[in-house]
Amino acid sequence: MKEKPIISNAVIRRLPRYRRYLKELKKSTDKVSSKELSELTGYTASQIRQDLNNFGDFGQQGYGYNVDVLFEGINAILGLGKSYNMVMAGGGNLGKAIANHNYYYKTGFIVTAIFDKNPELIGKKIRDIEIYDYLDMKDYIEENGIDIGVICTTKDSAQEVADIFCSAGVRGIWNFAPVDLQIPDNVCIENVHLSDALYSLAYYMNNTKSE
Amino acid sequence: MKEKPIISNAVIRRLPRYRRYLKELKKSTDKVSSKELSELTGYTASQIRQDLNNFGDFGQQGYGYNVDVLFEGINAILGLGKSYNMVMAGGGNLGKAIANHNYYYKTGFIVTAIFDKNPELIGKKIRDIEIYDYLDMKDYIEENGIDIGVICTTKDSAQEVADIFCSAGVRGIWNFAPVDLQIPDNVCIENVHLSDALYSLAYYMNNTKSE
DNA sequence: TAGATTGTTAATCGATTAACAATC
DNA sequence: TAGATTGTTAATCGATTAACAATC
Repeated sequence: MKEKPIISNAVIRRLPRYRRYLKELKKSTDKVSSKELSELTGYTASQIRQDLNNFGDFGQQGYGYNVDVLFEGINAILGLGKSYNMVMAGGGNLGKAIANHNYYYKTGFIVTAIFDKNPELIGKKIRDIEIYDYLDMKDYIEENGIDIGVICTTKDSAQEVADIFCSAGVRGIWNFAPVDLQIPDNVCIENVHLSDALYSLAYYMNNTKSE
Repeated sequence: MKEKPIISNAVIRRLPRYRRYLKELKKSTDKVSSKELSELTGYTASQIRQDLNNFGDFGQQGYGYNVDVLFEGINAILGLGKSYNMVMAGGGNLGKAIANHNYYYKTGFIVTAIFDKNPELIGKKIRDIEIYDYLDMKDYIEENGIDIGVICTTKDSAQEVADIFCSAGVRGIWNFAPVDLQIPDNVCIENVHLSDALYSLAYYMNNTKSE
């Protein structure tokens, strides 16, 4: 196997942000310089050039970057060409919102089924997505080649759900429960710890320089 | 004014995580060492001691840290003693979920009102929180001393909402819209860019070492 | 006292920024 | 060609880790 250079996490986190600005830029222009991107994103021009250079030959000296090429390039790096099948564990409020929140459907992330333990929810639908019995989740994942599992349960059920996800073969987990989960090395995880974010916000509200 | 040492953002982001583990530990033990915390959190013991030392005298040599003292200490640092009044702009799916998601109510973050432009939503309730006309938002914030504004609108309305929030005097913004917002220096912002997180996850799913 | 574990300094590592040669 | 802007190396900065003296 070819040795790919290891790209730091910090770089990867910036890519979706570049992507957002490029998507806007596409509407009005063909080219963009690192300096212009710097003014938009707030990153230094130097950092932007460093970041993009990790992936090869996007720019052209004396010209800048072609917006379309760069946008599509970042899509390809992130893996946004293909589509991803997702299932969700937990059809309560949070699950409902995430399943309804159609923003990322456009980029190919599709929730195909929701699973819950609550008999009152089983059989109902969120959008056109059916809520099934939690006991059938593992089989469903195996039979339908699910790529990503979304955890919208309470923190007490989250590890159990993660275990089922992993043993059934998902490759990624999007976790909204406020716990850190134990998962095997070959499964990727992205945590959205909402209350952690709120607590950091509180800190900064109480510790701003202006006084 | 006394010069407080500037604590790096990386440290602040780890505090809520320490807090979560300490909350669990409180149930079973009085004391914890940096080594034990390291095993739980995955941070190195050295880093934990460095982090905690930013804030003074939590530990005791030869003993470790008192779990209660440390837990309360971190609460105090984050500013979790007091309560925070919040309003939400956007009573759609995402807003509904966040308003329903009661996890952070316990720590004093209380949504007191929701505002929307949609006449079909105005007058309805989410939980016991009423949805009001968006036009009344500014007055409400000013009259009720609101601390935090939550943005659950589409990306196209988000900047407008942020402007109203800031001019009405909120001190913090919790933004769920997929845009970066312009805000004055004295207002703090915490962005939850859900799709950005999903795109990073996709990257790692396509670029894991195991192949 | 001996053992344990912090507080804190010093060393290392990694990420960001600056600078400039390459080149379109 | 002259001007612009990247690609890329070197310098700087900051964060993490290691080490150990202080001390409970």
